[in-house]
Amino acid sequence: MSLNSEANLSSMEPTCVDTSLNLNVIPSSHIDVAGEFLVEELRRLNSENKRLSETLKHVCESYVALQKHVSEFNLLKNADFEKEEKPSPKRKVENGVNAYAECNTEEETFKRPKQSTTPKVSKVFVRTDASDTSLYVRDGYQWRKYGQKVTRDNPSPRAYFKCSYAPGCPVKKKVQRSVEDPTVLVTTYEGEHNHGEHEMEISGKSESPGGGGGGGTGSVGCSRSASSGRIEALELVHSRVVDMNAQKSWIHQFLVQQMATSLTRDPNFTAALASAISGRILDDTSMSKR
DNA sequence: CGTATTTGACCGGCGC
DNA sequence: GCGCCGGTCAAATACG
Repeated sequence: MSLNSEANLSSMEPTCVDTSLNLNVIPSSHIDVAGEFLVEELRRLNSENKRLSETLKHVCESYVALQKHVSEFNLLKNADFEKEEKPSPKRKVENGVNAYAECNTEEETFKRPKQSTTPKVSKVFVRTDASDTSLYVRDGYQWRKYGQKVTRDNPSPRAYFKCSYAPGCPVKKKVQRSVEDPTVLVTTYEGEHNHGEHEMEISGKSESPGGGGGGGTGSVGCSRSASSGRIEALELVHSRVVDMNAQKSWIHQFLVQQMATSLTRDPNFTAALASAISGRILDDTSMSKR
């Protein structure tokens, strides 16, 4: 879940994976003539490993710095949209727009210039399971779906919900999958609930498709009421942190796999390892005999 | 049978 | 004025 991943952030924060291997496993004593070659080979691999570790460390640092810059840039962009109060209802410029950047904008706020009181709009990004194709986001409120539409800029359908907990609650939400990452559900909330947050249901029964049956979607729920843009920005950053952590974890696994694969595929290494182990066993047996 | 979801039709805003 | 598009309505359908 997203909250846990935030807690793991501190442990993940050391930007780079420690890929260095302690290859000095053979004591310098008890080396015969054949072993010298192995030691030489191990030294060579060790130095190469150190060099690669340095390179990887540098790449990781650059990556994290770049991510930081992107986050700061998007936060600034968000702040700029809040400052702009002129209602300029303009249709979106489609195609080639970064999904995240597009979701930062608050254009929906300005699409209804007739309304004297513009409803508060907020967006929440929810990462779901790749196999989960539903558009149901469990956020603690009870929603009634009243429409679904395929929009021009996104092949995945957009679902429209109304808050059904209180009869007069004006809050609506739209749920649509991100263009770039279909596992991310972009939820847009409009308006404010006229009932308290204590009414948020606990059983997790709401928002299940098919006539209020059980279930749920298995998606990550970010419960919140529609509120300030600052919280939106935090949500946005939070979702990105989750993404970054996932990426780091993936990189970690990938590197470990790559190392294991490359080492096991190297006939020199496997031969050296086998002889080193057998040599060590022979040493131990000869030592115990004395 | 009651309630929620689905989905095609309709409406209104906007650009050309 | 016309067509496109997003948003909403409501009849049909599904489900418990």
